Amino acid sequence: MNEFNEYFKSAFTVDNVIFGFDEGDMKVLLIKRGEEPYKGKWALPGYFVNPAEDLDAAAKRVLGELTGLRNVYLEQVRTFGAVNRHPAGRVITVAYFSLIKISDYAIQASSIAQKAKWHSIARVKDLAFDHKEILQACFNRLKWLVRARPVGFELLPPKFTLTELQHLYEAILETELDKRNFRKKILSMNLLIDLDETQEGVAHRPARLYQFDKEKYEEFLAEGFSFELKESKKKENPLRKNASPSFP
Amino acid sequence: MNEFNEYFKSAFTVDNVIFGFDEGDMKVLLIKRGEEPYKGKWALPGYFVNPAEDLDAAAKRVLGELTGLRNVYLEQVRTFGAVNRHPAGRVITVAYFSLIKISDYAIQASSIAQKAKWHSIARVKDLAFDHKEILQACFNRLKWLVRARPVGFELLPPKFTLTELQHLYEAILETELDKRNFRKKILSMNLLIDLDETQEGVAHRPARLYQFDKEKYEEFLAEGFSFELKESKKKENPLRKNASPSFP
DNA sequence: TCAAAAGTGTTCTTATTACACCCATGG
DNA sequence: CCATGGGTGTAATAAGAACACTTTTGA
Repeated sequence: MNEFNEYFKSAFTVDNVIFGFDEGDMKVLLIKRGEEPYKGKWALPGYFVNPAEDLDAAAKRVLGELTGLRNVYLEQVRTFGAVNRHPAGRVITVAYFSLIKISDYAIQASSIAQKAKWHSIARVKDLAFDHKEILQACFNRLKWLVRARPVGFELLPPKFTLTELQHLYEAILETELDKRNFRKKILSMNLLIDLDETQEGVAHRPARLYQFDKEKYEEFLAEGFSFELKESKKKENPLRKNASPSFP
Repeated sequence: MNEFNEYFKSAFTVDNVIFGFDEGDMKVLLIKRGEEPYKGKWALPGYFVNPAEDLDAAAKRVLGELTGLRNVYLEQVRTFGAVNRHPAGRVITVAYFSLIKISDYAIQASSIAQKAKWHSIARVKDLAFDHKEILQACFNRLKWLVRARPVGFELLPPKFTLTELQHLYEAILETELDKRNFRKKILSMNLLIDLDETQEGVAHRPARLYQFDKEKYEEFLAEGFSFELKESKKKENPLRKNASPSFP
């Protein structure tokens, strides 16, 4: 089959966009590159796929090697293949994304990663390669996902308050939601278990704590599901950019 | 940069899933391969990406070369990269899809395509490589798309009846819809222009003809949009497989 | 005059929106 | 006693679902 030889001179990588939520805003996990090209620059954790390795497996392995994150569920988003996106030759990259609870995982930089650190999405400046564009595409995907699946499950700690959950939705959708309508909707889904516990040590009325009902959540995933909630008109949010996240 | 040399030994292809609608069911454009591997087998129109060619451009070029289709809008769906999916070596493929009016285009097989022909999706058996899986993934994407965008525009001839439009939706969603509710919904969108013409030569009351209002359609795309309509309970459809198309 | 598909409205139910005040706690 | 965020209900509106008969044509 050597009539194809000229085509077998390219490479592909995987890049992972890992989202977390903390201190009221969305974070993304970045590494500081310790290897050329773009040595010293912040980048998405990604690397070459081995010759005999499936894409999904490669994404998992690379993520683990660079950041110490293991057992993370990764979903393919899109492939980026501009001709000159990599200085070493023709390299296309398959982007993966995931949502995790920041507190559940210890970040441990290694391999070509000098550092690995959570960054506020809003404050991410330029990144190595075309990683800024990849990050943006994955964030759009997340906006779509939050309307199609109860995403808090993946992002919040085991116990959380309804206000925390609402803040998460607001951070992802870049909008503000009406408190009462949000609670009515989310509680009517019966995905939350009221723990009959409350916050302690807060300088205001302590909030009830909830956890996700994993079984009901699985049911939902199985039968399809849609989360829709219009932003409230009461408080207009200057951060808001797009009324409806388009996919992809 | 020759520390990466071992990685630059793979190739990538693009595969196109072109959907059309005719005689009441969904079709996909396939080629009969005139080249090994899988010579003589039906396959999606796809081929290797050139070393200095963007992915999107490659998809367009390859589609044109194999089937004669030019000026088709293609959208990336997903990348397939199982290790042994191609016998010639490590080859991952980026899948693209499109919707076209069958009557608007002349199919002209050439290059490695012995033939190019529309096939009813329901009757597609096995295909070369992992193309059956790719087709299925793209059809799922189409199911999602039809709820997010008024898709008839791309698939129907310039003049069509409301019943034809309804049949299109039913074919994509693999369900049946209530006639009155469908008409109410689709007309309330104000995307259709009533041409004040009727069918001729049909052995029943002739239907009114409509065309899409291209300007309003662009507005809709710009501001986001959602088409939802539950299947009617009156007539249960045995073909129906999944209540809610999941994406991707 | 029959077969075949076109065309048309109403009622019921459910989901969404808008909106304002009192409550519990720590400092 | 004050500042802070927690918690709650209702009325008005809009959207969706169910459902059956009459009309127009060609054969």
